[in-house]
Amino acid sequence: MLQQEVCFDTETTGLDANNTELVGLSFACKQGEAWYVPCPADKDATREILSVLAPVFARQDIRWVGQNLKYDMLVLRWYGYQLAGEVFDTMVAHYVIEPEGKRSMDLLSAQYLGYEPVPITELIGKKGKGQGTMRDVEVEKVREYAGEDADITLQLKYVFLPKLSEKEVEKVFYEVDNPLVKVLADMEYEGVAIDVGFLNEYSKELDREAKLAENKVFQAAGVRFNLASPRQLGEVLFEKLKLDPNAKKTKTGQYATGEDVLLKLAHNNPIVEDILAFRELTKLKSTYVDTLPQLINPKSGRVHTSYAQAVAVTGRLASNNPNLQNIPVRTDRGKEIRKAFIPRDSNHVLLSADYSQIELRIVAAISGDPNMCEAFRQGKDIHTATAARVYGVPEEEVTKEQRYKAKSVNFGIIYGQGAFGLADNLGISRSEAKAIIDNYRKEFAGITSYMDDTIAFAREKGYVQTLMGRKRWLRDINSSNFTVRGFAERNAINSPIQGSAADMIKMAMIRIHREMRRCGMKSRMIMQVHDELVFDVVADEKDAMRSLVVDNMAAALPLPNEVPVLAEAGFGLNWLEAH
DNA sequence: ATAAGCACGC
DNA sequence: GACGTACGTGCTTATA
Repeated sequence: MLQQEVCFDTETTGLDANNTELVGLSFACKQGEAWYVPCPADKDATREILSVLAPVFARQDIRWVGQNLKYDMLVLRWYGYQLAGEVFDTMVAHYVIEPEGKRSMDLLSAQYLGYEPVPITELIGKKGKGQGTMRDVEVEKVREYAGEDADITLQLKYVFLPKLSEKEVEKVFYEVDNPLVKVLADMEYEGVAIDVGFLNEYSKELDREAKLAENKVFQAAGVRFNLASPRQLGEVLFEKLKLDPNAKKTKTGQYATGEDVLLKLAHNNPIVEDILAFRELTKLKSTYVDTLPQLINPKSGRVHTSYAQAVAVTGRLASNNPNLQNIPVRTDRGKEIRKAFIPRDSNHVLLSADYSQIELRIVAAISGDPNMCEAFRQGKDIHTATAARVYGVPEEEVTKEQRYKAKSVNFGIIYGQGAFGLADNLGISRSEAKAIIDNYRKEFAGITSYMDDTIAFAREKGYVQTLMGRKRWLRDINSSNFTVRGFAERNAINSPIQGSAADMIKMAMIRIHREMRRCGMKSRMIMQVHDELVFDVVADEKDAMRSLVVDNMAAALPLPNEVPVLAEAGFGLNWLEAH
């Protein structure tokens, strides 16, 4: 069947795809030519127009080209339409070609086509109070603008095609990021239900506790001031109370008052505890508890995050409005917030499935270190196995302390941490930290040589890459500046690890999405948190979904050296229970 | 509006 | 002796 290719763009009244109105659609099928379909403010009239286009949207043999198609797909979705065919997203193509670059349409056009399009601000004004919407612009002008966008996007595709090939990033584009676009659009459309009543109650509790903590700080300090201001706090702690004659300052000259600084000064001073409690309580309240309810979409009653697919240079997704990838989990007070993430109705439960130690498994697999690979093959607790080797004791005799330190070293490896950082992190001497690291490098010589080899590779080729061939170019890797080069070297080590993990879960998402459709599941994938997937599961699909998810996560991207990949899953009536 | 400092996640 | 752990988002304060 001959594939027809159509470039497609929507004009809307806003930027939030889940809460915007169509102003028009533009289409381009060959370069230099475009069509514009205006849509009236009347929703029913717009639906009439879309119903005429419906047979086109439903065609399996059309490939839709667009810049950030997820946005346009979401807009259509809220009007009841889905694109059945494949997609080619130019923004995502540019992301794999140049992960660090900016990629607004106007910039891409100027850079790759040598053409500067009319900026949108020319039509709707500069952003701020006075900015209008596309709805207010004469249709002739919108037609011109929209048609140009569709045409430019189609032309960009033909500039990017040879670049995907030259840069050897076709595999990651066609097998990972491009097919992920539709999966993310579906996830964002579904959203997640929030227990507002619970959050409102919790907000009051946090407020009471924050005020208590604040007053205790004022009592101890002998002054009232704005405790939320790090600058004022620093002056009180270090000038009025003189808690540390050697207080560290930030680069702008004000006192540093971060958590680690406060914990190190005056170990026994109760004011520190109250300051940190105040910080935790107000952070939870303002960032999560009071904000999430405001982001509930009135049409669905759920929150719809937006996954940024072309932002994180390593290949990870990012999440915003709201960010669902930094919901607290560490402290008891923080965990409470996860209770507010609930199934859509009483016939659903949440399923959470996460990869076990995925980044360390990837380190083992791509370094081929025999000891670490073997530990994973034997299903050992990796931090205990590490401690046993580093401290030269049998695994049964590893103490909690030793395991804790080994765990810290394992994480340090992933980030390229040195002896100073480890010492600082663990509160041990630099010499002890150095001894631990020296032992580690000896016992896991494969990892040591992987790090050396990766940096050497980067120096020679100018880039590093993931298991799926996602690349990160490191222009500073040969810098003569110690600091600048050091950053590039840590990126060289971390990017293939973090990026390969991102490749793996993205491939899992694509497989799971496909299998769920094939089986006609009514359950839905709703969240991704780097190594975790969350699903809204219909009660009678629980067993099928658990195995579908866990099996496809484990099999998505087999690792070298027979390092096994494990995913674990749990159900719950809220996210905390399921996790 | 923008930067700084801080804190949340993986 | 430098420098000192990767990738993100978003809050409040403080200044322009």
